[in-house]
Amino acid sequence: MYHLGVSKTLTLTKSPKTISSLAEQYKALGDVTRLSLMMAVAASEGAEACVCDLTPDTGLAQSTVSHHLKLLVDADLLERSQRGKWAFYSLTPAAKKLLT
Amino acid sequence: MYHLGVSKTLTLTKSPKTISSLAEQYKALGDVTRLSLMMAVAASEGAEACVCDLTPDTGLAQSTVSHHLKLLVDADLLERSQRGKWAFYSLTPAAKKLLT
DNA sequence: TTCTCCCATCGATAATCTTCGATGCTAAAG
DNA sequence: CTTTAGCATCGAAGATTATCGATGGGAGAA
Repeated sequence: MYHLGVSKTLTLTKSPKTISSLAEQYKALGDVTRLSLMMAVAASEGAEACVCDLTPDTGLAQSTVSHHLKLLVDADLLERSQRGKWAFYSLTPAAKKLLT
Repeated sequence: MYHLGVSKTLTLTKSPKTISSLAEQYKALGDVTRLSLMMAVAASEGAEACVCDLTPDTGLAQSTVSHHLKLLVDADLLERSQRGKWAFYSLTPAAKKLLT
């Protein structure tokens, strides 16, 4: 338990394994493209968006956006749900917690 | 203003310039070594630590630790204050906010 | 002054990351 | 079945990063 002067307790009370997964989440957010993607998803109708909607905003290739989205999913920041031909992405609870 | 279902407002209400600086902070935290350094600083007496104390824990070269600390300072996550021969690092308000 | 300790900076190397175009896969449309 | 639309995966090129040893600078001790 690490305490700050502020009567708040850091998230830093985790086990070594959790530390690396927390670092992975921060790393995933530590890219302007991916952080913008998170914002775009959060701002979307129903708080979910498909790749075809997200790609134009970034100015990047579709394969690149898809790659970033995968990283965010692997970091447990985005959730993927396929409906028909579309893949919809939405924020996970962990992402909402981290981005407060 | 991006709203989540959770009646919380995301930090994602920032201007483009602030987004990149936020991404920079996340990127700085997105490394196990640096995240561990942040934890070590927070856990230190008086919530500050010098390089000579931090280096042994990491198992890395002193120059490497110094380099990481500089990145954290540049990201406005650590503050540096020199006292005598020692350089003491402590968490910034931004870091406390982000690591809550 | 000279020596020692603490830390930052530099140059180099190896690893990782970002991005792209090309290709493959799946589901719906025709 | 054939075609099309939406995404994911692959392989490669260029950029960025993590790490080290060596060196330099500054403060205090001798």
